[in-house]
Amino acid sequence: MGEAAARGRKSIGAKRNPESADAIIEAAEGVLREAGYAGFSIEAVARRARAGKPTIYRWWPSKAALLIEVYQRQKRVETPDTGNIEDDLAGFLKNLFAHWRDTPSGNIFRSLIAEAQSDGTAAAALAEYSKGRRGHTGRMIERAKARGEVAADVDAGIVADLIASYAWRHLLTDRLDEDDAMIRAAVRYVVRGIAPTP
Amino acid sequence: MGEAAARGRKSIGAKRNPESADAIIEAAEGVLREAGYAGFSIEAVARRARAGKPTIYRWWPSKAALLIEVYQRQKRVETPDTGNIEDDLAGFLKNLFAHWRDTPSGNIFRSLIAEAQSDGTAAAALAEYSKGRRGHTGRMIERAKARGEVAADVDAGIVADLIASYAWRHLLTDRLDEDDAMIRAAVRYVVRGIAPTP
Amino acid sequence: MGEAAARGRKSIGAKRNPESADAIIEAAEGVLREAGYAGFSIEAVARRARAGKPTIYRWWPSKAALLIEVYQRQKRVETPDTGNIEDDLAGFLKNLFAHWRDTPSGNIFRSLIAEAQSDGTAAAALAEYSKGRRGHTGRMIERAKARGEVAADVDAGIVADLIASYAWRHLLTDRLDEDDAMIRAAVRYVVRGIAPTP
Amino acid sequence: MGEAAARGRKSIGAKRNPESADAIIEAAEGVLREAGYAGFSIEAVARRARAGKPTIYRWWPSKAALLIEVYQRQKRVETPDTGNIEDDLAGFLKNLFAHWRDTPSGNIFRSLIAEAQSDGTAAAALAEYSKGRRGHTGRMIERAKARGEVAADVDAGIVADLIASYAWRHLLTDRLDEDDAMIRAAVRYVVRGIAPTP
DNA sequence: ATCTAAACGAGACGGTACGTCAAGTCTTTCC
DNA sequence: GGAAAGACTTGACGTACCGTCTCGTTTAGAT
Repeated sequence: MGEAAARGRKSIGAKRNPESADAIIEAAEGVLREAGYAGFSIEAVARRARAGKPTIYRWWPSKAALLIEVYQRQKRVETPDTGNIEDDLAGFLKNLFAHWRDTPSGNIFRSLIAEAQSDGTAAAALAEYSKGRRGHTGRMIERAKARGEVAADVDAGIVADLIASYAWRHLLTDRLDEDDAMIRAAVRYVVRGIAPTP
Repeated sequence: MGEAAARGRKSIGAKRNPESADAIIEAAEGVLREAGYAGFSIEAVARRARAGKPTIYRWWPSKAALLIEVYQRQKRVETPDTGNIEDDLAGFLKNLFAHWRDTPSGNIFRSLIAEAQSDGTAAAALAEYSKGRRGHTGRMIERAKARGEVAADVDAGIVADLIASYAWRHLLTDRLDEDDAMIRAAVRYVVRGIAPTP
Repeated sequence: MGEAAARGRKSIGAKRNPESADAIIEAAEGVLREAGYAGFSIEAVARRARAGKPTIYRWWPSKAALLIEVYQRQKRVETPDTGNIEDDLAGFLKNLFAHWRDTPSGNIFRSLIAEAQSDGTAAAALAEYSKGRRGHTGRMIERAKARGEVAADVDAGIVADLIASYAWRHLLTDRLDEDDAMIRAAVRYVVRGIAPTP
Repeated sequence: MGEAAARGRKSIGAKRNPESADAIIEAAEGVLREAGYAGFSIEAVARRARAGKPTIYRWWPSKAALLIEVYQRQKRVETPDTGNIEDDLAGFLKNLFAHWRDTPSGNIFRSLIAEAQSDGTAAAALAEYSKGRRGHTGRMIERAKARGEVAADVDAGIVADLIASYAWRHLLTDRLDEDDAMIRAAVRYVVRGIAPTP
């Protein structure tokens, strides 16, 4: 019944068809945007992409892998560099919340975390991704350390962990429209706690 | 044809049979313990409980509802009261991590969070539950405030949020065997940040 | 919780309540009329009759038994006595087809036959009922025999069988709107076949 | 997870697997033979065929469709041609009764008739099939007409109808072990009735 | 007049089957 | 020879009924 398949794409041949891959990613994103994680199935993505399921499985070994790829195609959130660690972190969280709230990214990331709870590969991918992000946030702390805003013996990883945890929990409990003042207060508590003792 | 039914339970009468409910809850807990969230299905629970699926659906309209009930049957974690806020919080987190690690609670709660990402009722239940827990942790802060360990203008809810977020993220990323020193460091950063300015 | 029970019926006491029985029969008839055999379930009848399922099972041990009772409550079809066997039989079939076509009887009887294919009690009940009917039609033949219209050595039971079979098959294949001439032709072939040889 | 699939069948590939289809048909036949119409469920057929329910539903949209296919796979009953219409018809009925009695065909056909009472597609299929059979029996009559055994103005369809009806009713009321003399008597009444008037 | 037993409505119970959706694997077809 | 896509098995979904059993109430008939 392939007669009605993938109209518009040309090759179904021996070479990987980049149009198919794109169509799949786009379809996945579309499904997540329109039906959310609950409606996100390989079946649905294949349908929307006018692709066969095995085509998806060939390139992404699991639902989680596809989810990760879709997430990584999203635009990154900006990390400000104001010269002040409290402003940096508060700005970063504000941007992140807005990004998660206003693009499919939030839904995708939530889905990925959920998937990781029952799928080992998703968990691994998420761990890998988180490590990278922790390093990223860690650098903000290190910069501040260099400026003397943060005590030298502070573990930047732990601080990054605290900040990321705060963000995750707000994402997972649907509190991304949190008051700016509240975000700033949370950041301030941590920043004060890691300031050098005078 | 019910001749093979649930030998050992006596009444299957017109009133809700508490033995059936218990058997279902216990089965659900058992499935979660042994097969995790991935293996947690209404079918599996019904099979293990020697109950009919409709009996489960009659009382718990969704997987989430059953999950919530199972979670609420779990023992609570102890919150120490040492007279020192850092010890209190670090001890609480240590206890919580151990509880999540060594009992089915951790699996159940992870599952509940995951379920909440695609099921509204689970999300609502989780929000309700979290509010209660936040109050609980908040009281630890208020006690410290009364002792003068914490500045008067600190928002206890935000601090509780930070601590809970840290715990959640460790649960969700399978890092419950975290070094005690690391937990203590994280707690210390926050506790210092909310101490009264001298 | 009987407080909301079957408003309008008075007694639910120690004697069988004929109002309940009536309500059940009527409900059964109503369900058959409105939803057909496909929708005919004890559950549905109980619902419509505002009766408990056990009340139905107490008095009618099976769906088939209820079906039979419902059928027997229907008005009987008239068997003409014109003094001519061909007119008698053709008239009887005409009346029977009209009766089956224009009242719920047809649906009920079809259901009963269908039920008898998978339910022994229905089969037995149907056999019992058929025997009675065969005797009934047989008497028409015997009268004709007495009048000399039918050969003395003809087995009235077999003739009744042929006539009933013809009726059943038209019911079961939804051909109750058969042309009168056709019915008469079928009857004539048989009547001629059993006439005394001159 | 298909590792435990249908051991013994090889292909589960891109083309419809005829072995699966066969296995399903055979299983359906087996279930009908051993458990009768009462035990005939898609579930049971799938179990016996070691096939998935969706595989059955993909190819047969309903129980009726499967039933029809199973029936059509059955061997046809022989129609004798003795040069005498009474012997032809009595022989045909005798063969038919034996066939229905001694092979699954009888059970299958009964089931199909029963199913047709609540399922439109089964009814349509049955009507279609019956038309074919009526033609078949009709030809026996036409042959006799050509031989002068049957009056020229006799409607062969009606006669075929009478004969088929007699067979159906005996099938449906479980009287397939009817005395040969009885069958012959019934046939004789009809045959005499359609003989040319001398 | 009181007690008892039967019948009632309601509905929970363990089950079976329904028809559907999705997951992930295998195989054929086509470039 | 390798990518695409369809057919496959498996398993879970949530629903409808099945026939049995228990509940608490109501009432007729026996004591």
